[in-house]
Amino acid sequence: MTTRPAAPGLRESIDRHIIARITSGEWSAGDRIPSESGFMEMFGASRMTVHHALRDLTARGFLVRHAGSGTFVAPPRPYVAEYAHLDIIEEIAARGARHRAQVLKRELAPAGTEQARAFERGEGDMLFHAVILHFEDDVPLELEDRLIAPEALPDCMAVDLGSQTLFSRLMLMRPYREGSEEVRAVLPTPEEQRLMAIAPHVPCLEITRRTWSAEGVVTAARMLRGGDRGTMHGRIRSMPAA
Amino acid sequence: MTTRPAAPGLRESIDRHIIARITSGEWSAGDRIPSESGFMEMFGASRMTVHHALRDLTARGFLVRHAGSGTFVAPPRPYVAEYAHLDIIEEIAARGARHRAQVLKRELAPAGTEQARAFERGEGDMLFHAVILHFEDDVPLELEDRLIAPEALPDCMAVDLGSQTLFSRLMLMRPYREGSEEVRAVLPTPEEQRLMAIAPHVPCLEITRRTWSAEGVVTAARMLRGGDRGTMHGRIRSMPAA
DNA sequence: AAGTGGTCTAGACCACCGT
DNA sequence: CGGTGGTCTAGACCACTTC
Repeated sequence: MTTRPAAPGLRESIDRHIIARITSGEWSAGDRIPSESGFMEMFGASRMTVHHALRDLTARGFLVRHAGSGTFVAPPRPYVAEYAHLDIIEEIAARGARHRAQVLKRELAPAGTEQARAFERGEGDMLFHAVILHFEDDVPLELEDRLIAPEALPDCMAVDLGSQTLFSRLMLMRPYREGSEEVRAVLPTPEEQRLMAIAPHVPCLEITRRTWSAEGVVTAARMLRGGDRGTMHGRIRSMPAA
Repeated sequence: MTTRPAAPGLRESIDRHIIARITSGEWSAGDRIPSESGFMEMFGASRMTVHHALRDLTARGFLVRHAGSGTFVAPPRPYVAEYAHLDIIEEIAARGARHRAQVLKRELAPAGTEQARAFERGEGDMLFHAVILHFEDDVPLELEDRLIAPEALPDCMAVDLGSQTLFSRLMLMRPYREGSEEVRAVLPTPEEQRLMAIAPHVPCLEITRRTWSAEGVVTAARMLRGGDRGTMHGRIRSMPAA
């Protein structure tokens, strides 16, 4: 034996020690915490062990480090509301219900003025267009009107829309895309009321979503969700996991 | 000199090398990637350097590692929609507009049946109750009806509601809380229409939010956002930062 | 038994910050 | 100048998986 035996979990202990002091409020934002050599003494650890514990907590957003001056408790992160289940089939499955899709339209057609602008391409370019009504246990839940850049989904006319959504299919093919989303309250048109089996004057959520990759806009969609059935459920987070 | 000179940025190079291969699709989910000794040869790095590069990418969600069998490309993360600006004052400031708050109610009152249940405490316990109308450039944007556990915000009756929201004040005092949120489309009552200066039959977004800490429910609020003005803007993400 | 990742130590050089 | 963090090397022991 040439070196002292390792103490398993040492790094974990340091992590927990620091997190506990931060989440309990004993150390608050901006406070300077002990230096690496300080923790080396406190825990009888080598510098690499301490360093990587602190580095990890920095990556996780608990600490901020400044070479030359020290390690400080990071300012709290802003809160965000996060909505999972962007895929309606997953959402319905998570509730233990049954999904069914009725395809009202599915075509390749030249882009109109509005559509060409949304896709940042020429009027008359071909776009894939689908209108799908999604049912949860035979109750209409969402009316989806979607445009897709055909090159992003070559088999767009062949996808089985009963077992997978166009959104999930698109995202599966090339993960790591980005997008934006807007949510408004609207009154559905009479035609939409009929399709969604909604009484007059019952408002709906309108979700407008655009997704792009480095090559440009991939898809643009408008989802209409009926009345109380269409409520969106999200969670409020500040931290990336304590 | 007893050791070979360090090669600065080596770890970064390894990170970028791997991320590039994953995001480009050259390596896809489930693929096995070279072992630590593999990367040691490829980059002329020590094991600790390679190990921490891989560990970092694991923490960031790009890789999955199994001791004994190898390192693999992680399955893509589910997409989520993320809404920042939970604080309406920040939201309005981000648009470069001016915020003003009109306090319609601010009192400490015993909890009713409904409220006691929402807070998981006894009927008749004291709760702080505020109703605030938020204006953006003198146009009513949001009607906030909020209950707060008094012990979570001892100075609740004294907070200056013009310069800060109750939500941000609460979250500031003890970060690292969690919460849930629901969004529905509703028709405002005549009284709400009047307050928010909204025409009849114009639907609103209703956002219901509850936040809690280890000790129990901290606050419950219902926010009403008028028509088009109240549109929520979010972004679609899959990754924690490439 | 060989290979893989998980962890820790000890020692080193560097850039930066503050006095 | 001394202290702080940033980075890398070399060597070690361990548990687990695979053959």
